[in-house]
Amino acid sequence: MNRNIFDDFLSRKTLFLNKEILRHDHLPQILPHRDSEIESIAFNLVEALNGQIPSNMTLYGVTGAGKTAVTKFVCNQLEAKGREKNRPVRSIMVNCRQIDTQYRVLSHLGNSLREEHEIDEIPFTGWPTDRVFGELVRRMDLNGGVYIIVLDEIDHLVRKAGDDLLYNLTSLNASLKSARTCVIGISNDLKFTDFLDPRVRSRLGQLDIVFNPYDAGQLQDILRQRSEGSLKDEILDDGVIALCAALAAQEHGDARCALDLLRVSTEKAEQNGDDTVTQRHVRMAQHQIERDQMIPVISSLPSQQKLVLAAVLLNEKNGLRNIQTGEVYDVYQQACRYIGHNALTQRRVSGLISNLDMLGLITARTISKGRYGRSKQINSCIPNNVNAQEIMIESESEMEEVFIRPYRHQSRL
DNA sequence: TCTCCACAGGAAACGGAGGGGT
DNA sequence: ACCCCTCCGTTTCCTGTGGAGA
Repeated sequence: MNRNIFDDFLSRKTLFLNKEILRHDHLPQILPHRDSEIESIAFNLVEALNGQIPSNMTLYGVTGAGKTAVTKFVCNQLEAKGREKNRPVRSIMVNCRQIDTQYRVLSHLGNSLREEHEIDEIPFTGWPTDRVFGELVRRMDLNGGVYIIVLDEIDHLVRKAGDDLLYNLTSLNASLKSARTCVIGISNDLKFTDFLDPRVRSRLGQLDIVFNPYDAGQLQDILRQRSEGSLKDEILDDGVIALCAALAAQEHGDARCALDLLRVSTEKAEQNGDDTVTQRHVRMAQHQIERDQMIPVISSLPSQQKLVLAAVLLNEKNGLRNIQTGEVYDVYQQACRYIGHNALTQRRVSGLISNLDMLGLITARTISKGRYGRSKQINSCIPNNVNAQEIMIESESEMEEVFIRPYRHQSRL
């Protein structure tokens, strides 16, 4: 009678010893195949312990190549050694994907220097930017020491907000009296410095380090190392690690992807009540991950984006492939009329299409059809096991109207 | 070789919503 | 109460362009 629904789950046997270790944000004590990178960074940063200013650095590499993990690892060790030698060193990590304007990065830096009792928080908007900058300088000087500012996904910031921030940060040492700074930029894009002012480029790129993607063999080593201590012994079938590594190696050697695969595969086996993880579980995990990543992306789209995506899907439902921007816009306008929204301009819709492309929901290649103009070639790339229409309707009920109405489609030339 | 389509995508500016300081 | 700031989605205006077909 009094059974709690969780009793059943709690009494089930588990295949994990410590799931945390398999999460990609877990920072292990050993980072296989990254010795030379660790050494290069440490060789530069050791200057901070000698009271000198380390060179600014830029780290390049694809996602999941270990850039962030290596940087965190080295910074942690540096801070520990700094405390030991009484040379204050502080590292501050900023993820520029979430914090992506000059103002917000500066206020984030300023606020992370704030001691508990001390001074007020810098508001997330309201102040002029130069005042935030001044406040940051003041707080740094107050504490003194060497600051390592790590800007993760810096390419995203530069594309969105330009290089003003980098200009200011790399010339920070000129404004500081007792403190010193060093900037480490982490980029997924080798060519992002093309967007930079030459002065910023030379100051930021004093030292470049490239992280090559892991190959399948190296990914296997990482998985083996992480599975020790996180999974029970002898539960992995032959070839499971190899398969996870091979699949992740196809995804440009993304270690994150490999770890997720192994973790979700084990969860799948656990759910099924199996004692071992097999290659079948890995395949199931692959589908599940694909699905789990896409659903929240679709359901959290703003309504205008949903309408544009719906317009693409409606065109495809009508049998069209390689849809043009004009065709999407035409259906989009009709859909807006049906639900009483104001239609946005074509320029904006073109931008929204590019957005959907970046999110990986559609592919949009620009091609030229000569006499018949230059446009995008749009196709949805939502996997079959994801029902985009249903997800959109569930998160926004008025979308139902959009999908049941009839549409006039542009005739092709 | 030239023309011209159907857009791409940059730049600037707007306006309303977040928030200051005085 | 007033004027200042930033942020974000958007509009307006604009120049640029790959290549089929004349």
